[in-house]
Amino acid sequence: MDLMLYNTLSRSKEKFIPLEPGKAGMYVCGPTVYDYAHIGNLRSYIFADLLRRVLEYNGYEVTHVMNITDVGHLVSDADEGEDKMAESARREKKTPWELAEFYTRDFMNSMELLNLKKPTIVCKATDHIREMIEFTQGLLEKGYAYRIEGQGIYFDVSKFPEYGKLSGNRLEDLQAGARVAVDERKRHPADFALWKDAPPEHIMQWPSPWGPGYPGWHIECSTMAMKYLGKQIDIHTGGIDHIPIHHENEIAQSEALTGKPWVRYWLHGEFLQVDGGKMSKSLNNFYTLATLQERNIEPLAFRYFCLNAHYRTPLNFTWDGIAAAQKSLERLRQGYNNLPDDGQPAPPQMLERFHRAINDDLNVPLALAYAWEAVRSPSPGAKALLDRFDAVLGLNLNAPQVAKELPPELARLLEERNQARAARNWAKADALRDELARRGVTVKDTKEGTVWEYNPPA
RNA sequence: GGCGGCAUAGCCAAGUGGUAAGGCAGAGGACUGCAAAUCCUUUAUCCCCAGUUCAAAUCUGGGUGCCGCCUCCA
Repeated sequence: MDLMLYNTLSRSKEKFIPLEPGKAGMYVCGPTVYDYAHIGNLRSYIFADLLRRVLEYNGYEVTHVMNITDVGHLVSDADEGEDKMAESARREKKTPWELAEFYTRDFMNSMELLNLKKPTIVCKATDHIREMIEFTQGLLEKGYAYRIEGQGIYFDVSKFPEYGKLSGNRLEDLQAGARVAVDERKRHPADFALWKDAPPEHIMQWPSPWGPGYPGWHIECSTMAMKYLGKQIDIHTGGIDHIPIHHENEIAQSEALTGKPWVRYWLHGEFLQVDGGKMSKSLNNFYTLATLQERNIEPLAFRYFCLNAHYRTPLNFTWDGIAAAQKSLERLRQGYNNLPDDGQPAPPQMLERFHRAINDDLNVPLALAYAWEAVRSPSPGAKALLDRFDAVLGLNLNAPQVAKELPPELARLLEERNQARAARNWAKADALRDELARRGVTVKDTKEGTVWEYNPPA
C-alpha cells in the first residue's frame, strides 16, 4: 500500500519513495535546550514520533535523527548580542553547558513520558563544531558565502536563485527589517550567519579559521543531517514556523554546497494553540507536562489529545479538551483490558482499513476512531487488532495495570464500609464512602465486589 | 505590505463532489440499596454571500473572523 505524505515543497500529498528501498531516513528539528519544553513543542515531537511509527508500520527500517541545539540561537537578529543559551545561563547562574545538560535531560524525560521512541541518533550541535566549520569553508570556497569583518561569515542568498521555494516567499517581497534593523554590510537583508565572531566575553566559543567564534543556527541542522543521513535525505520535519527562515536557509546552504536537491519530503506540524490563541509566558498559559500532571492529567492523555487531531491542522488546547482526552484514554484502556484474549488473529479487513488511514498522510484521528470501534463492537481478534494499532498510536494500552496499595488506615475504613453494607446499614456505609472520597478513594460496588481507585489528594 | 494555514454539534475534532467518523459533555434507559463505574440509545446540513454541477462541508470567486511567519520560536 502506498504511503502518502504531504510535502510542503509541492503543497500536495506525494507517494513516499525512499532513496534506498526499504529504508527511510528522517531528520527531526530538535529542541533548543534553554528552557523547559512546553506542550506546544511537544506536539511537534509527537507528530515526528507518529511519522516514524507509521514508517515502521510500513516495514521501513528507519534512521531517525534528532538534534539538540545547545548553542547559537540568537535572541535578536541584528547580529549583536547573546544567544538564548547564554542569556538563560546568565539568568540561572549556570554555565551554558550545565544549562543544556539540565534541559536536555528534562526534554528526554518528557519524550519518555509521552512514549516517544528514542531517535536512532540524538546529536548535539556543540559536538559538531568542526563539521560546521568545514561546511562553512566549503560554502566560502564555492563563493556562496562572504565575510563581514568583526561579524562573521554570511550566506549570500542572492547566489541561490531558488531561495524561497519552500515557503513561497520571493526574496524581493520579504519586508526587510520590518521589525529589526539590518546590518547594512549584508549584501542582502535575508543573508544569514553561518559562523559568528565571538567577542572575548562570549562564553561559548571555538577557534576557527576566522578567529574565535560560534556557529550560526541554521548550519547545525544541515551539517548533522548530512553527516548522519547523507547528502540527500528522505524526510525532514519541523514546526510550521520553521518553513520560511530556518528550513529555507537549510535548503539554500545545503544545496549550494552539494549541488543536489537535498530533502525529498518536507513535513511540517501545525501549532498547538491555547484557548484559541498563541501560547506565551506573558499570558500565563505556558504549559509543560508538569503543569498537566499537577492537574492530574497523564502525559499520555496529552498524547491522546494530539492523536485526536490531524498534525497539519491547528489544535486548540483547552482544559476541557484535555480533560476529555484523559477520560477517553481511561475508557479506551479499560475497553482494551476488558477484551478477551481469544488468541484470534487481527481481522485483515480491519487492519487494512487502519493501514489505509495512517498511510493517508497520517490520518491518525480516523485510525483512532477505528480503535474505538474495535473496543465498542469487538470482533474476534479485537485484542490483537488493538495491539497492532497501538504500535502506531503509542498509547501503551497493554501496559500492566499497576496495583496500588491502599494505606492501612484507608483499607480499614473500606473494610468497615463493606461490613456495614453486609449488614445493610446503608447510612453508615454511605458516610464511610463519603469519608473515603474525601481522602482520595473512589469506591465502586460492582458485581464482582467492591473496587476502588486511589488518588491521594494533593 | 508579502507569504502560509484554519473556520464542521456545548467542547476537542475526522471527512476534498453524492444527503456529516470518533471522543468528551448533555439527555433517556439498563444495572445498583443509593451512588460510582459500565453498557445501550440519542443530539449538526458544515462562518457569510454569489457561482459551477443532476448533486458541494467538499470546486470557483468575493467577504468576515482567528492563527502563524517575514527577529528567536514546535
